[in-house]
Amino acid sequence: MTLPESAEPEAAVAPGPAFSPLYQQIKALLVRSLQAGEWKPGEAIPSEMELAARFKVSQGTVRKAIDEMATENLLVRRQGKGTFVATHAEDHIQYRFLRLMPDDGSPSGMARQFLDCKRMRAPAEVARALGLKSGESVVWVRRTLSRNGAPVVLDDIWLPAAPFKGLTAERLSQYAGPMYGLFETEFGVRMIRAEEKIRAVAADATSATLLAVSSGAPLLSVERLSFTYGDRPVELRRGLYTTASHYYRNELS
Amino acid sequence: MTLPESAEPEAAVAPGPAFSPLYQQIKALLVRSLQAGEWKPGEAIPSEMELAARFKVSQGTVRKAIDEMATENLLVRRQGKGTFVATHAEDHIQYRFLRLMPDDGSPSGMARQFLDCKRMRAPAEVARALGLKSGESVVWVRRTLSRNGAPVVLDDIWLPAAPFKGLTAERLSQYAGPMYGLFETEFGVRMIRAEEKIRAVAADATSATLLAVSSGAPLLSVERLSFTYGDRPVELRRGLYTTASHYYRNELS
DNA sequence: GAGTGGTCTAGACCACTTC
DNA sequence: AAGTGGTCTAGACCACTCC
Repeated sequence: MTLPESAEPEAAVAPGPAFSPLYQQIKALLVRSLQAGEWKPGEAIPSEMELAARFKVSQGTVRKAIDEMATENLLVRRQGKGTFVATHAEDHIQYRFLRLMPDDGSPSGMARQFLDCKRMRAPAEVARALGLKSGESVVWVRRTLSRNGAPVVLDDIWLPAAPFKGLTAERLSQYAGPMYGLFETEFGVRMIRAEEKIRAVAADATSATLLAVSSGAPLLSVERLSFTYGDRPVELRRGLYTTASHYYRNELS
Repeated sequence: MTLPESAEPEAAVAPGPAFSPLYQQIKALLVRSLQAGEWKPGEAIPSEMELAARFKVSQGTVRKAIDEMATENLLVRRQGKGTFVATHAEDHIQYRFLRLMPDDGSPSGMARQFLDCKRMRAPAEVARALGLKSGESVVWVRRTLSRNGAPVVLDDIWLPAAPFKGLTAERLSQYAGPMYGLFETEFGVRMIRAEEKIRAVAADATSATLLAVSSGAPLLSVERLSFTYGDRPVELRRGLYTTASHYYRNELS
């Protein structure tokens, strides 16, 4: 069965009938609604019964679509209350993407300090990663995160200038909360997932100064490419982490 | 509803009725069967219909239990064939837990070389991590992984001596395949999940020699604690990775 | 064709939240 | 009490694999 709404363009060359279950089609429609901003981050989406009626399928089918979106962290279910659009802007979800933990328990808050924020032409490497044409404008941000007064993270961040028009150091400093929260509420750009490439590098002169370590000290280099809906890359971030009293935590399964 | 078989010991102090859905109880029973070795890694478990009959529940309930175990990588579903116990010993699943990727595409095979394998008393730190009594025996293994003749990984591995009785350098060298495959087939110990703590460190003299880098060169330190069924830790591994031509890949969501 | 997992439905009831 | 998500059932049919 195929929903009437879904065009389902059949590739002329790739022959496979590419059977797509109903719930996958529902899921695609829901993602499009999220992308279009029909429901904003933090808001509730319609109930399963309503969606089932809208799409003319059973509740179970809607359920399976939502289930997958919940495990992908696009939606959050709350029993008795409803299903909500995931967000980076909630107090208890701070730093959803930051895996750096202090050696001594508490993953408490970190102090943000913005060092620079400039509009510039995208370096070739950045343009490639973000899928921009060579020479297009990007916004470059440099900032540090400190714990107990000591700098721990030095981030260089590149964002395509177009969707982030109006991003200034001032604006960044005023916003209390994670950057991804600001991106959501001020620019309507939601980070869905990210890929990281991690290396050990030696601190160069400027990094060493900014992180208060000696030149040549080993640092964790974390290169992160973040994606919005539709797997469009919208942020390249290169973090340098000091790992003397912190570690990057990962779970394998 | 509660399955008659499940004892469900009620904590005297913690009062909550702790409602447990049927499918969770089924899941717990299936995990116990895996733990007991009723079905070995790579083998098929009974069909959903058979299990439904055995547990006197509907197929859908068994399905949901299996679904969760599949997303936890305990089981693998193959449409038309059956549901199989996950394993580290399959050719195409090589290095399930190794996230190190070469800069130039192909994650091809690596050459293993075992440098040492000794029985010793557990250092305090190791004992603590593995939940052993101070002074209990462990097996210590040191090995390297090389790509294209160049060493890339130096691993120090500590295993509780009891379950790994008879593990020798000889035995390790002869086995073609990942260590976790050998652990499964030879010692019946299956690694289910792992936690890693990642840091950047400077190479000390011996590491530098073994990895053919200069002393003080930055290396990625990956401390991995691996768990079997029931969240029992059974391996502590400290890897040093050279990241000049490789990177540690991670996905965030 | 028989057996397996995968999808979809319709309906009942449960647990949680809010009013 | 009403509305939400969460569980469970029973049955039909589909897609894939193997014989």
